[in-house]
Amino acid sequence: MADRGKRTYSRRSLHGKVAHMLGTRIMSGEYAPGALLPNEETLSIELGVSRTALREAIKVLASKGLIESRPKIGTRVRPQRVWNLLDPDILAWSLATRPVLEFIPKLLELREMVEPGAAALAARNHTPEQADALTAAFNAMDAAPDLDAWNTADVRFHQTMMAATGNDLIASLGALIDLALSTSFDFTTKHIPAPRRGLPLHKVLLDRVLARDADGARDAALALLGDAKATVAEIKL
Amino acid sequence: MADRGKRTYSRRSLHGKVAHMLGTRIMSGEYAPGALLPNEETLSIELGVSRTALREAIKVLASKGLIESRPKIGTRVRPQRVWNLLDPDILAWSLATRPVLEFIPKLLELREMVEPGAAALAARNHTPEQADALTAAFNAMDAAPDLDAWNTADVRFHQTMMAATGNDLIASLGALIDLALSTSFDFTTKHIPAPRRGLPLHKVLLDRVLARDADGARDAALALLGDAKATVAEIKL
DNA sequence: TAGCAGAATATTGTATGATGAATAGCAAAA
DNA sequence: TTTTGCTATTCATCATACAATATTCTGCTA
Repeated sequence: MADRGKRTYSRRSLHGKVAHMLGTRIMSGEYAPGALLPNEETLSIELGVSRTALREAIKVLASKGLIESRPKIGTRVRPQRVWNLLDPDILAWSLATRPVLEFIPKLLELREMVEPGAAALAARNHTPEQADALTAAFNAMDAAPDLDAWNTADVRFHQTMMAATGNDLIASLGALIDLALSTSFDFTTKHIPAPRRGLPLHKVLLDRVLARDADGARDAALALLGDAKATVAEIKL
Repeated sequence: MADRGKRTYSRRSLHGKVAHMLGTRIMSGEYAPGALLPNEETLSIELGVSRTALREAIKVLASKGLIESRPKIGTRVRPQRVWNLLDPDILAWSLATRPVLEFIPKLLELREMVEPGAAALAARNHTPEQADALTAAFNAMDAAPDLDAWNTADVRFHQTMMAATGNDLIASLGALIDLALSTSFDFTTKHIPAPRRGLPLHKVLLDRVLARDADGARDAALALLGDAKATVAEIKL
């Protein structure tokens, strides 16, 4: 498949690289909210690119709510409250410049809100194809030879679950959560005590979703999150 | 305040208008997933703008996951599953081209996942300033002379509640929900039977949050959503 | 002196044309 | 049949010019 489903903005192009650079500068606080960026000519010289390439990068950041350009004023970093934190790029830039441990509890709070309800919806709404996909993802986790394979299968399991809710908004939210999880993966792997201990919990969740047991699925998702929280708590020791 | 907090991309500039136009074309299916857009020269002529303006618009859409440009290939609409549906612009374009009634149940599902948990978090984490802001927003609802004032106060109440969770991700999600609610506002107002009947429910929620009663706040948020669902059900008759 | 009108000015916005780079598709060769 | 190389198409980048816009200053007027 040509489209591997990546949700972060391509860094192949020059303006993509510039957007990435400016985005991380903003997230790191080098350009703080309220501050003005250097004007286009100055900045393009500093970055060694044409004004055209810089402007395209600026438009990317502006479309995510990070900055705002006006003639005669310049380009200003907008207040954090209007940033679209649910954007995959912003999430990635933020994770690249901030301690991951700070972020994990916030993510867990969000997951606790979303995932039990999503599991219940998936139990009600899933199609036969989605049931098969879910089973296949679980089997891939079970058969995973190493941590890396286990993780990719895990992500696929969650994505399929979110898609099975039948609600596109929730699926997008799930994709964002998965992105955050796999971004912090290389961090967590160093600390996970027994990576495969979550397998039986996944099995319970799978079975209850397939049985269309909404309340049971909700409980199973909660149990899974409880396990994740316990793991994080162990890391912090 | 110079920055009115708008989260959708500015349509003041020409490339902003072009992005809006192409975005709605994509959401409406005129340019379906997998399809190629006309090449830059053709499209810029058709739209009556320069290639520069068109390209900047294209970068905006690409940064939201809607399209992907490659030399020799062209600009292709990406599959829906990689669109970032949690982006305010995409939401707005989608609402502009799709029947609102289709969307409301999906939104309610999301709200049922998020808002009770958010109310519980807000009860635990809110600061004194946020308590004051929440009270002020409620009073503004109470004193609202007309539907329009009531609605803006309502949105402010919810936004403050989401901010009081202390979790930025959740606040962004709340902002998105509020955008969806106010976008469909002109639709719903025509149908709401007794707009102010939700006031006592808001009062209960406010009191429990202020009392730091997390479980009580969760229940109150659920009750409020139940009322919203009932209203929608009445509309459908 | 206070206040207003308008000009000067700095910055982004838009347009145009030229050149470069990537790659799908085809043709030729092994 | 597979590989290699060529070619045409399309986006990518650059450079430059001019337009639009909003701040700031300036000088006039009451």
